[in-house]
Amino acid sequence: MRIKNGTPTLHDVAFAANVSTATVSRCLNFPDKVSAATRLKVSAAINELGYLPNFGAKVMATNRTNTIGAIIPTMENAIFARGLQAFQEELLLHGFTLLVASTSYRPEIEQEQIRALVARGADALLLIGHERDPEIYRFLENQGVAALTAWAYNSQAERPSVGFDNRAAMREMAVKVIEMGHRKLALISAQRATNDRAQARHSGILDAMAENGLDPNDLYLLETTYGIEEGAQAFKQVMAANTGATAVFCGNDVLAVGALRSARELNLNVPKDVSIIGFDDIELAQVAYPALTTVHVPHREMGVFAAKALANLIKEGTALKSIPLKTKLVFRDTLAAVAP
Amino acid sequence: MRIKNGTPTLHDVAFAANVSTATVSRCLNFPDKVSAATRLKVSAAINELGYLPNFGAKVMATNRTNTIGAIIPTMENAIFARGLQAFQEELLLHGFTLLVASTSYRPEIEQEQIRALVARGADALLLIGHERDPEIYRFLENQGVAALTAWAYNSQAERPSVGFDNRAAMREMAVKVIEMGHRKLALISAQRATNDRAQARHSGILDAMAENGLDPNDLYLLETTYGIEEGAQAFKQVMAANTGATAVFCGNDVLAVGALRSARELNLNVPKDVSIIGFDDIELAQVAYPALTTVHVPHREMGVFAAKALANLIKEGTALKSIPLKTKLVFRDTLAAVAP
DNA sequence: TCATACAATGTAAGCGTTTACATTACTAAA
DNA sequence: TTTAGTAATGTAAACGCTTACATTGTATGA
Repeated sequence: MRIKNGTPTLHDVAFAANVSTATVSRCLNFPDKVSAATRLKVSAAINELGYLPNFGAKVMATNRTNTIGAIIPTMENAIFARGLQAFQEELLLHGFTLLVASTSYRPEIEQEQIRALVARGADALLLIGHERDPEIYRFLENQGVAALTAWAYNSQAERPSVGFDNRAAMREMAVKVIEMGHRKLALISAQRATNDRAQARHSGILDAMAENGLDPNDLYLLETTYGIEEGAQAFKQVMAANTGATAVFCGNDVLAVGALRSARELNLNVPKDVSIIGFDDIELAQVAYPALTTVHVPHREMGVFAAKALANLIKEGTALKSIPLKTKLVFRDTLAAVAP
Repeated sequence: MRIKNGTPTLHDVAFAANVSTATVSRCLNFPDKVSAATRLKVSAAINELGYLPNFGAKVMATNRTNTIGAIIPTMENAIFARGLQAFQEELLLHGFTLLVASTSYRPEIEQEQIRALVARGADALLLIGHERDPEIYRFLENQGVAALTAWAYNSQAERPSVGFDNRAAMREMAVKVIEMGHRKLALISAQRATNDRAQARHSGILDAMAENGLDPNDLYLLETTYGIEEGAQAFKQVMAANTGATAVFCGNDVLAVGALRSARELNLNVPKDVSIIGFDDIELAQVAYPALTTVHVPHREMGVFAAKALANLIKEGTALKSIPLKTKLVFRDTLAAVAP
């Protein structure tokens, strides 16, 4: 052999080490199934030739890529970037590589990306949020690709997820806010139609209001896109609407930081004139001035747990099960009791 | 055929459409090489069977994964997250998928990751910064995997890169700072030994000082790890060292934001008592209070250009060439003339 | 009508692994 | 010394696609 000029193959190594290809393969994949002597010969040959297993051939033979795909709205939002970072780190520990795609919060694109990652051989997928066309779940099932949902936990959801209860978390915060005397509230939300987390957070506020006998009409709701600029604009609209809102909830910290900026521009004192509440607790929240009161989301844990669950599924066949994680209210400087 | 129970193959489609496998393959890859009639028959069969090309087989046959790997320090830093996002979006337009690995700024890990992504079949790689063990470049060459460097442009670097001149950018900022009367400077830097961007930024300050007849000893240098906390600590050390520094440069915005926090804790007025300068211009910089004076880095452009260059290389064979991008000084509220 | 060129399709040989099964080499018990 | 049992290795058949080359079909011009 060794006629070919290109990169060395298993055959070349086998020839050089004077063993069969099967032995070389075993050396690589099950070293303890091979005698120490051959192991030595083989690894010498591998080093000498600079052999690297051919990825395609391996995939073809094993039907495994050892790759896991993640499809997130965008890495521009620190909450996803950090979760993804943790996910990747943990994946690495288990010998998996991360394939990334993003959707810009657009469901059609998500479908496309799911198909793309499956076509690229992802062994399993990490998705954000539960809600999506059932057809795509059928597709995944057919292809035998497991999917785990993150960033949302919902006890009655039938699909496995690792995350937190957006609704309960927001409710908890809203209860506090109402306790502090706020009666007229506002919410700057993401588009709820295509974002089940946004939906849940909205519901959480409504829950708290109902518990406290507030009229749901006392919540002024505004939907926009995530972004500092968008948050700033929305806040101005909220103030212009003159609903008398004394506390403005924001769907995430990015929006809240924009709101904060607008408040300053409008010469409103936060939190004296108006309270602003974020969600996520990314770095932005602690750096903002005044520092943002927000809901801390366990992004790293989510990433780590998700990676563990998926790795165990693929390697050991351990079935996925939902893992609820805890959020925590973080009280900083943008929430105060309403002036008497 | 159609004996197998598993997922349908090209053969199954060919059988169902009553054509040869070659025709089906052509239908998928070169639709215009096939008559309209057969194209119809074939796509009907494909839909009916729910056929999806087998990734491994395709890779094996073409020796292409249509996957591009990126190895970055960490997605936790918004500058990389955003660049990566742009990179991924552009890659998608060209039909490539993104494989991500991170190094936590550790060169050994980077090597390992480079090997991992090549082993996972990346058609090409995006790396950060020029400096690395020549052996790894040899490895890439042997494997026939092209690598493009981002986040650093260096006219005399022999390897292609898309990025900006860290040294010139920092020099430009330092010139301004010195013009404003600052004589005693400090720099909170990343570890220069393993980070050529940090090195370059340091050199840039030195350049400006030399041009203005300042003694390089008037730059108090401190190395630390990137992080808000680390920046805060470092700033305290700088102040404790009592060097009389009136302007503190920071290796990036994250450090600068930490410094800002410490300044507040030390009851120092920024910029009256001390000026603080960042680098990168991530969201944090505009949200910080006072808003950070910093160097704006074209992160999105870098991602987009890098993706284009790599895609063209793989699809058309267009050789990579270096693309210098421009930075811009952003003067906000943390830099002022030194008090007379 | 026939020859020619070109378009459309088919045939079958790879691509480089893994792994079930077969074979051989050893070890230990009788 | 024989034999059974196990450990180590070898043989060769998949895995599902692409593509060079061969073949057939169809249109064009003389």
